[in-house]
Amino acid sequence: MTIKNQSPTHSLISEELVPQLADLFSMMGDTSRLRIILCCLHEPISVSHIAEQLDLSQSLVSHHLRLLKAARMVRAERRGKQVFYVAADQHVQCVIEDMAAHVSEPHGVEDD
Amino acid sequence: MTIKNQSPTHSLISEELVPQLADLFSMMGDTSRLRIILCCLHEPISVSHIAEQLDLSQSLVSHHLRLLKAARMVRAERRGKQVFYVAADQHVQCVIEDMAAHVSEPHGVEDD
DNA sequence: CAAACATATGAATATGTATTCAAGTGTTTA
DNA sequence: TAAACACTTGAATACATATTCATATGTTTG
Repeated sequence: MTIKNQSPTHSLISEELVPQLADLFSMMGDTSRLRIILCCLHEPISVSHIAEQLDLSQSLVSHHLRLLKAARMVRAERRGKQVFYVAADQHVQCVIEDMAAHVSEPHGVEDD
Repeated sequence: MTIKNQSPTHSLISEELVPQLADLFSMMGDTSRLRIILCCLHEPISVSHIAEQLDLSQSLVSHHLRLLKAARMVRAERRGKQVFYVAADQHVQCVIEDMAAHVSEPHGVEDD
């Protein structure tokens, strides 16, 4: 999804969506949570595996996953004792990649 | 930018980018700031115009714009007494639209 | 059923941050 | 230059929230 047409005053994003969008963005606004999301992007991964891979406490990972699940950004699936989490859909990945593109955008010479 | 290929363990997003990305996402994670960004998306707009349009105090808008400018999400341009702000590049718009697509994604029947 | 394992949860704390208010800087104009 | 206008900035406050620790829930296996 790249650039679209534009409406008169500002955007095609309806005002009612703003709180939902903000909630989702703030989910990704924490480094621990963003890393957790990245872990879940491509394939289901267990809580303990995430914790180990990111060197975070299991408790912390679980707390974050609860938020991410409530925000419908990840989906949980139980397999025996373990619970595997995976990203809910591909849009999250698109969002992250677009933002990465923004980061690597050449920034002109500004005077801060 | 849509979906890309995927690397073995998790993503093609390098670990060093995570803090930068998280900072940008948390910029968009506040409703006031997200609304301000939307105001600046398509054309330069003055601080007072934003404040009026969103019914926020000029001071608050200015505080937020300072953060957004520091994060290189908007660019400032002085025109006489007024200062006009505009989104730095198109990626921000893409990010928002991708996220809006996520919101409107049909969510299966889950048991929270 | 008891023990071991994996995850979830609640309370407590510490840190961050959105907002307001008052005052400051910069720009035009009378 | 003084006054009016547009914006910025700093301090203060109130509120949110990331993390930890201890404990609880759920699941398999002996």
